[in-house]
Amino acid sequence: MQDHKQMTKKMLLKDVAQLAGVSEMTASRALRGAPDVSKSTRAKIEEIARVHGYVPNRIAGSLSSQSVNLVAVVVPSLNSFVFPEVLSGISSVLKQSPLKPVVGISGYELDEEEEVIREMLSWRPSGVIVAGLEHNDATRRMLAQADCPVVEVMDVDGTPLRHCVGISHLQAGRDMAAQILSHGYRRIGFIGTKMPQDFRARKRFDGFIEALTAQDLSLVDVEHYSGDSSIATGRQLTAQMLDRHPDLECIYYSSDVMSVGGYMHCLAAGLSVPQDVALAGFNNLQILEGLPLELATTDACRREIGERAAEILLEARDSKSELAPICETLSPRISLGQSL
Amino acid sequence: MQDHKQMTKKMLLKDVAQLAGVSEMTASRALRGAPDVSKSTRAKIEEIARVHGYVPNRIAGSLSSQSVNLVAVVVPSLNSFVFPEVLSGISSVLKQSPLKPVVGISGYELDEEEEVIREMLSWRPSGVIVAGLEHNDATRRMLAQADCPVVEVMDVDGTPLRHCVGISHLQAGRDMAAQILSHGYRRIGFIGTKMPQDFRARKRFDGFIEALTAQDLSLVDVEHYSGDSSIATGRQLTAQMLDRHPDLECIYYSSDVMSVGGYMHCLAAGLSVPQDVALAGFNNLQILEGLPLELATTDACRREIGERAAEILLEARDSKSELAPICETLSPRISLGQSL
DNA sequence: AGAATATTCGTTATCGCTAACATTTTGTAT
DNA sequence: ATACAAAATGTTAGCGATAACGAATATTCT
Repeated sequence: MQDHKQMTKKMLLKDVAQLAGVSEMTASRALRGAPDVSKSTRAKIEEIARVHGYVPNRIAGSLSSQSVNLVAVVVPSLNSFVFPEVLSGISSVLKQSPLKPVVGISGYELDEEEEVIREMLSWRPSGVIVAGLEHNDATRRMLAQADCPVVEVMDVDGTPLRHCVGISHLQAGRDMAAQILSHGYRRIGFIGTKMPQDFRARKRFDGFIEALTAQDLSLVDVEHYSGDSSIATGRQLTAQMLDRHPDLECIYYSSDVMSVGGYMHCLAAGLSVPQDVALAGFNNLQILEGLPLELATTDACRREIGERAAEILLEARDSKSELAPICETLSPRISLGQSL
Repeated sequence: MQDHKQMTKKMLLKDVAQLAGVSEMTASRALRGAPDVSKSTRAKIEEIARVHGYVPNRIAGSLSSQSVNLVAVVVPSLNSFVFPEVLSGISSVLKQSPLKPVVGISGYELDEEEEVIREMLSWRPSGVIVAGLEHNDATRRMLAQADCPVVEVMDVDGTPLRHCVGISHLQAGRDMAAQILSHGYRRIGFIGTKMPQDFRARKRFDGFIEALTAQDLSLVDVEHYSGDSSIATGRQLTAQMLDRHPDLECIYYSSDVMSVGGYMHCLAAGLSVPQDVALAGFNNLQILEGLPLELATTDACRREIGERAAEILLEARDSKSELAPICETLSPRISLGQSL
């Protein structure tokens, strides 16, 4: 019985080479798929490595070659339903290269973000994709000094370090306000996350307000919650707000998860949407599909943002000289559904 | 003006040491928080590192110290709403240690899993947490040979490599069947993922069938879908199934996402739950909260599983000798809600 | 004060692999 | 065959940090 398990304690390249009767260098080349190795010796080396379960030590390899095929992706959260799709876009594009995404979670905290980015940069990734344009000074300095391309994603309202792909949340807020106003709603409420946490939600809020103000309108009621968005929270806050203002005509939420919660309240309370109250959310999350009623939302181009960010990294990789700054503003699409 | 951006191209430990007028070793110790460094020199070194934005090269550090403070976490998907919570449990426990989780996605494919695990092992992590007990031979061999603790999570129906934390999905299926039967339902349908993809869903299905068979019952209808679970899919398949069998009394879904879809169909079609049709899902996902009706489900202990898995890694880390095999079976709790 | 102990800092030797260059072998044209 | 280019393999020298031990300085005690 050939149990390579206990006997072969730690296979090193040197061991593979020895078993194959070649030098470490040749073994290294063969296993990396590098050229200049004859068909036969390559086959022999690969076979030996396979049989003995050799797993190359990329730490040593990367230190030596001064290159790491990893891309650091830093997002605020994985619970929010929004970033997995960005990630998915990134992965799909990186798949055509040797690069692999590695995810870090900043928890919507700039200092946590700093720590996460420092940690990731200490692994000398080939690129960084980070959500948002807002960072603390230390983070900004680190990213500026990092000798790898950095792409800030999701948002374009601000000053990118160099590359950036996203949408204007300010404009998204304005646009939804325009839609809501054009439908004749005047008594409008807003329900969103605690602002300091989520800069993009804040910008949508600001844009929204701005558009209302331009029409000499102001919000009838505003509610800010802290913690993750959830259907339950959306339902509860909607109930409270409608309780305070039974004559509210429309509510704009900072997230679809919340607007679904609002819709659930309406279902439970026997309110009809949009007759009794109109609803609009943001993100065009998958949970909107399949509801009895299509809720108004703005598609945040999440997947596309991920794809473009990854493509920029690949471009930077290919181009021998440093890539000129790229800032791409995607156009979010509003779906009116039947809730407005 | 002190722009450390372009001038200070690449700070190395050696540079920090030089600027501080100490040896590399002292600088290394200071920055790592190791003992044997005086208060004053430590402060000086830290200051210099901070000002110049020095980011240690962990590749070199890890190669030298032969230790990597990373834990590989391999899950099938991040879209399914289920793994982010496992991750969250892992993170919360690891936070009390220097270990950091790194996530890899296997996409419910064993060969993809092999590739992801090989990649992660090549970075010599301090531990591995992998979802499921089913792996291909190569993966099993790799994990067995890896010189770090490995914890298989989510599932306990099978043969763990060494450590494992999870629930019995077979039993979960049986238990839900028992509940459904005890409520008097006899004409029962099942809607679940394509089985080869998701072993745990398959086990629940098997357990469910087994319990029905024991009562001389069989499913009236079964529907298997491929691709991700979604509310839309749940709604659509439910509509189809109820169309085929208008007299169906109860549907068991392999996921809450799907059962919510089923409920949405009922809402849209004016069917009352559970009078017209009873519904039960699995996982106790957050999206269940806030619905007009509480749907029956089984809590899969996701967070707790993550926590325990991380704790086992920490135990293994602390214990000087190799940790004895641990297999923990958690007890999922059924919530009946009002849908049965 | 002088010796003994504790504290702080430095030197040397890797860690496992790969770039760059040197060398050998093979193939090919004359 | 001889010579020369091409292909295949080997040798040397790090990559940037840290472990382990040794040297130097500071502190304490009798």
